[in-house]
Amino acid sequence: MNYNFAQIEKKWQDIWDAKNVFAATDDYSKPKYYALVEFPYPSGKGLHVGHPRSYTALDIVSRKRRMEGYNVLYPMGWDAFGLPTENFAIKNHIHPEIVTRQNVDRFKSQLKSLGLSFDWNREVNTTDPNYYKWTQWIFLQLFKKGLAYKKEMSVNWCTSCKCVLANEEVVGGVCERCGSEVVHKVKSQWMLKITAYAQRLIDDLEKVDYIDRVKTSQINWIGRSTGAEVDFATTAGDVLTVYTTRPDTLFGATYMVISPEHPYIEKWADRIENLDKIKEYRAEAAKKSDFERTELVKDKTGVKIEGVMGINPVNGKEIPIFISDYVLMTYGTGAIMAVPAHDTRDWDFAKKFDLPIIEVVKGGQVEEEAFTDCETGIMVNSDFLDGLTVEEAKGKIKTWLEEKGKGHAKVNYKLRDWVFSRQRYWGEPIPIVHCEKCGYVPLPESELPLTLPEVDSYEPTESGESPLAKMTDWVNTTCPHCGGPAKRETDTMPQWAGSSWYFMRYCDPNNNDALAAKEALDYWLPVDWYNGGMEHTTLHLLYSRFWHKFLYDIGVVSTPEPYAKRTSHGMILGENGEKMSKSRGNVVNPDEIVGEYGADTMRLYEMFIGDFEKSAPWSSSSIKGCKRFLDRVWNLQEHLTDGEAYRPELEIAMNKAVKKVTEDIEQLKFNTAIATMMALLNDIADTGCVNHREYKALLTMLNPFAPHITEEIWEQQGFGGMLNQQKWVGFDPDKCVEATVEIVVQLAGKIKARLNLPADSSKEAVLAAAKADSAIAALIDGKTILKEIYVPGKLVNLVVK
RNA sequence: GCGGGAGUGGCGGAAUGGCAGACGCGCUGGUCUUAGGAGCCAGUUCUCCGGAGUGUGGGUUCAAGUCCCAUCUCCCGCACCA
Repeated sequence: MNYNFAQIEKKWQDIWDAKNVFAATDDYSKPKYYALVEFPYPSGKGLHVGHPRSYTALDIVSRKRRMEGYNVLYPMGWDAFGLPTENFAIKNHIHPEIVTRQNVDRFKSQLKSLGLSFDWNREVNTTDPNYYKWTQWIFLQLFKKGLAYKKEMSVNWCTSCKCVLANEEVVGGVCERCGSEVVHKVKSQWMLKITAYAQRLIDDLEKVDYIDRVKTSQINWIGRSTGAEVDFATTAGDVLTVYTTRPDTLFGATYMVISPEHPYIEKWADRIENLDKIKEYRAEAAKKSDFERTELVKDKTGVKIEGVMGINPVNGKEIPIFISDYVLMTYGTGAIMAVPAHDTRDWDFAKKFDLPIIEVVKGGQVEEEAFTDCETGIMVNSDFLDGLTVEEAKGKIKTWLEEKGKGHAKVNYKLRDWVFSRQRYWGEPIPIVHCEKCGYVPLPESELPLTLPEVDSYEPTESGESPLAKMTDWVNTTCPHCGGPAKRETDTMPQWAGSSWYFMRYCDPNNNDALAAKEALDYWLPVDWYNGGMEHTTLHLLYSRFWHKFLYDIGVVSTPEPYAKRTSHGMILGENGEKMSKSRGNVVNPDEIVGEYGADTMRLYEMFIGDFEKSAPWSSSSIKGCKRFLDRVWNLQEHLTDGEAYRPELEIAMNKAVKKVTEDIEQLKFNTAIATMMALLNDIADTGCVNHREYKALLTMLNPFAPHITEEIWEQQGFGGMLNQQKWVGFDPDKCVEATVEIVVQLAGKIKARLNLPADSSKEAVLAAAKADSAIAALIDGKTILKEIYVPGKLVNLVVK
């Protein structure tokens, strides 16, 4: 008989809601557990089947923790500022706030239909003024500490829409919406100095338990490199400083390159004989889109600067200086020394412009290609460095540079400061006013939140300013400092802002005096287990760690790191193995799955689909197996017998299963935990019945995975109380081993026989039994045993000659 | 190009260096049935029945899907970072 999942699931969701059973308490004397999943962006498309994979996983952990006696915080909220909502609002002339509310309602009812044990009392929404008040407050603290500043920055500009685009809106070098060309335009932008935290963001990864691939991508993203800044004198009489990771190759530097945006072009204007050509190249480079730049990676371009030469500090040789767009103004000093013999890009450039290539590390064929893989090589053609290893030369040259005052060791990071402005409506207003007299002045904290004004149109202006710029009543204000006329900042914050601290707000979501009470933060933080997608392992994770560290520095939080443990789930792909998308027509709608099979089956299937950390294709037939399993668990009710202890024939199977499920949940091995329960059910079914004790244990283990059906059975059988409030099942380690074990007997690694022996047999007894086995005896007859390997409880391997 | 991950039955996937293919799907046969796209039972890597099998080629080991070296393919992220 099939069970009526629709009715049962609704019933229990209502009961849990009414009784508030999953609320975290403010009793700070209890042991706490903070489980966190990334709060979703409530898009108009509704929940994706990928969302519940993460949510169910930590729901299982949370439910288990509650059964283990922890005060569990498992919250949910909405990362609701953002472009799709704004674009939808523009297109349909609906206020983004209304769009957001509709989307949130839909998402919330979808999540509720899955029976996730979120504490809905602590729901947060980044677009709520009571929330973004504190996002703005954090920004003000950053500003006060000099970590927020304004800077001229190149931004993406759609030539057709005439507006600024976020990087995410630029797809393949063209505008995501209209498909026209995107170019760079310089605008003044708010920046956050995340680079000041670069080293700590690397170092403190040692303090946390993140899966390795997450740590690795964080480290790679920050991109630390060690080298030296070297001062090259020029014939213009000034000094051009370059950054290099290979100061040891200085004797091989045969030319220099500066970025097209380098300020020295202005400085040298009078001396440059081909200034027109240089300026023309610079204009071309500025016009190039990112797309073109990357397309042309292989084909180096550039112009030689006529009239100024660089002087190599190690040998006094004059070398030419070029401008080329392969040198970026945003990294290092915007200028490089080129060593074509040992750098592929320099080599390509040197070949094209017919520049000398001087080998300084032995071992390559530098006329054929750049010899870059030379860290173990020996220096040549390098005067006082000759004969040294690369490693030794690096040390010696750094000392030499410092002694001569021509340079110093230097660490650089690929990480750039965070561009924090968006010329958009649907984001947190930046709480700064600009006064002619006083400059950028922070809004007094008492004036927070600075709420978004009503506007008629959400579209960016022709000049690329935020739609807020059109609201002159709002823009024109008085300076909080001098009282004179001033203008409000019209840019808003990026979507990353609200999500950089949301886990703090959950600790105390309704606080009006602080982002959260100190004792609440001290009790709940750090987050004990944070799970989310790999797509957020660089930006979101880095940004929120940065903010947390800053708040730690100013005493708001008491831990240097926000998340003690970070794991990541794989994507759920469409049935054809491709990423789910409307255009591919392979989208699975979670509502339909819940409607057809129920939430418990859906949850179970998403956990059973494969290795939690890897991506897996959806299968509309495999899910039936999970439904069948639950049906069989339900039907076990018809075969229930008395008995408050495991029956002897099931004792070991029960204990082993409990142990396995208990351990697997902690290791993200939900798929094998479920397989274990399925196998256990098969064992129970083989006996023709189930007793109370066995059934209770099975239901308790299964409850975090399939909370509704198990709760219903528990109630129908009158097992007492609510199942979710029972104690987690224990196991007896001594009862996890069978009395007899099958020992495999191998001859030189090939299986030749199997023996059933008591588990406590001695090595001698097992070996004797193996040799006595008729098949083995025949095979080893007349041969010498060279080696006997015995793996307790598993196998015997005999090596004979 | 750089970084990360993965290659195991028809499919999703299991396997602290120790019995490869747990568990599930699908399929085959049986049973029950007016009926079965329900339930239950049995079987299901290939095989010339000796064996052979974890992308390919080497190696270490008593023993390799697992460790080492080389190589191929696929997926994801970054993309001239000096």
